[in-house]
Amino acid sequence: MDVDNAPNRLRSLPSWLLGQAAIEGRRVVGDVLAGEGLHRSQYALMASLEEFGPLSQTALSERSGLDRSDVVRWVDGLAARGLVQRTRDPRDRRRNTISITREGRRRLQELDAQLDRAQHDLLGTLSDEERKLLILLLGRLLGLQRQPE
Amino acid sequence: MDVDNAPNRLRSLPSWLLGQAAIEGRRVVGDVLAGEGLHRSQYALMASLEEFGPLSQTALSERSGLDRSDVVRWVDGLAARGLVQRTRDPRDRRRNTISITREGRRRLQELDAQLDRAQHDLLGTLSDEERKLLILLLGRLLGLQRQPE
DNA sequence: CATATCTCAGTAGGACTGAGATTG
DNA sequence: CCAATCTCAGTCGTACTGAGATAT
Repeated sequence: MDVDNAPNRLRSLPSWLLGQAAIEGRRVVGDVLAGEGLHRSQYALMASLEEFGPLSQTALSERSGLDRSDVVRWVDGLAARGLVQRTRDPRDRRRNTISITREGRRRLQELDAQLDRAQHDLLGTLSDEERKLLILLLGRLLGLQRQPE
Repeated sequence: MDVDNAPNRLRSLPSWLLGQAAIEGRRVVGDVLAGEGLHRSQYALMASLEEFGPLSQTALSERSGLDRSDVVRWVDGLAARGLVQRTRDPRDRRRNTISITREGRRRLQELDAQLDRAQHDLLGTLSDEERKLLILLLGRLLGLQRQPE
């Protein structure tokens, strides 16, 4: 869509601006990951596992923001490709323990670099200071306690 | 989702912050409009018609950012409730001319007031200056030429 | 005949729900 | 028996595609 064509009632709504910007963001990230045969949800899963260590699928759902049911599906794909490992928790055999593999960590690092470039593209015309400011304001809007490092 | 639980890899991605903020925005706006029996898309349509005057459905699609096919459906509902009018263009009978009715304008004004409050809620903890700044930065990110009035 | 517009049915991807199976 | 966990099938709202009908 050409945002310039939109009526002022929309263009002056913060929620609309956020929505349009989010569409762009989703697109650039989706493109990068699709190029690696992965999905945004799978990046979220791998990132959660790398940061918090092995997790049950329920915990993984809470950390990644994905639905419990989607965790099942996306983990299937990651496990099939050896990026994560799914094992029964011996202490509570209802649970799976999902952990990221060495290969998963490696891929994650590659993705980080690519995503970094994508974010840079997304923020396009903004100066470094403006980027920091935008991130700060969005964090405040979301009520994030601490700034992401 | 509780954004505080998310891994730093996500929390530091501008695209992720935008996505989460957009979800919030969509929710507050959707709630207001649902209370009036309307849909976000229908607000976009009415706003386009009020600002640009009567439009063909194709033009309405371009202005509102909706797919041509969705314009058909949402206009159906608006027309049935007397908020817009659909007439054949006598000069090119392939075209419909959609125009907003007096009643439509009235409802739009009511909605504006409610949406304004919703936006205020959305931006919650931000000061007036910060709100302006956020809007400015998002506009820049989207490459909007002029600031929305 | 080629093109433009509207309409409708259907598809695709994502978010979510409900219920069954297994274990505690 | 109740609760937690995982899994699967299916639903829901949204965005989009393809093709037919009508008109230029």
